[in-house]
Amino acid sequence: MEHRIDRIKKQLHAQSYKLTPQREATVRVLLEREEDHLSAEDVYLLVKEKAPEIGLATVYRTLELLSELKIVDKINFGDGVSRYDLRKEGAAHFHHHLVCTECGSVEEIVEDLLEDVEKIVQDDWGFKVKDHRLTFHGICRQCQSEAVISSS
Amino acid sequence: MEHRIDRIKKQLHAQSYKLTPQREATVRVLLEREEDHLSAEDVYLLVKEKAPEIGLATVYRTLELLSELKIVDKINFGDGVSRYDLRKEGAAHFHHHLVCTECGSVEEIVEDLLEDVEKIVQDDWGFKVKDHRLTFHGICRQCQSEAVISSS
DNA sequence: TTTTTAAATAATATTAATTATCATTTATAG
DNA sequence: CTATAAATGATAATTAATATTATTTAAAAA
Repeated sequence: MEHRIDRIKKQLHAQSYKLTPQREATVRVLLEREEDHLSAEDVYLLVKEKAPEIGLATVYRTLELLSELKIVDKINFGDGVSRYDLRKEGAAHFHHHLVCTECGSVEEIVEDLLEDVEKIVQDDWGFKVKDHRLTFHGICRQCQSEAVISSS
Repeated sequence: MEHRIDRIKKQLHAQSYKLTPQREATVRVLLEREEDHLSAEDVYLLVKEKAPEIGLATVYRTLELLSELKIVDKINFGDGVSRYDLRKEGAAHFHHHLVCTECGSVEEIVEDLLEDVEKIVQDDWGFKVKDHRLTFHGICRQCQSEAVISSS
């Protein structure tokens, strides 16, 4: 944890930004809830627990900054809100998501899986890929097995 | 054009919805601007040109309805607005997008490309894929060649 | 054809997410 | 220690999207 905070601190300093107490509190929340996909409002409420004086605008500004530095990725699953997802340590690319349309759960896929596809896009379309967003919508394992039970 | 309107009419009727004049005007705009990625507001303004009495709420409702019937796909490129994209005729899946971070252009890829990946997701994660969203961010061919020219 | 019922619409109010403004605080450099 | 810039908190403003409601339109029943 401290190690990752330190890395992020350096990434900020490299662009002459500071890791203020508010920014650190925000980053800590993101680290603690790495498996989740929090909205700005979610983050705000969690940060408030440990730093009650923080303002909502600061959280938005911090998330925006972290997005620019590719420390977090901003993602949208089709409900009205943006969600913020910490990039995995050392990951070159954003990871993928499996959104269950039954229960709303979100699983993450860290494996690349897109190497071949990116090569095709690069070679056949002449498009230089810098980043991607891949989300699958469907039924998660859990909901599939429940469906079997309830129909039997 | 008329052929596709007819198909959509049938799809609506199959679910006992009607193709009202407002809905038809909206669909026509989507067909005419198939290459674009219009927001609800964009669609509203274009529909207003041919049917000035239409209300914004009706456009939203129509786009929502067309989404449910999988006639259009709702997509979000990270700016604050949802965009609506006609599904290609007979396409089982939503197509992919190449968003240029330089000029903002959006190219479409109709080829599937994800068959292998979906198989992996299905087999290794036990996730039953129903739909997907794949967007690449990067530099389009045009902007790449311009970059070469300007740096020489 | 009239009457009845339901679906769809237009206009507008409301909500909710995000951004902008601005005075104040904090940190940094001279 | 002052001067300058960066960051923050509070709140106003904006904007996309949804909800409400009275009205219109269309279909079904009598």
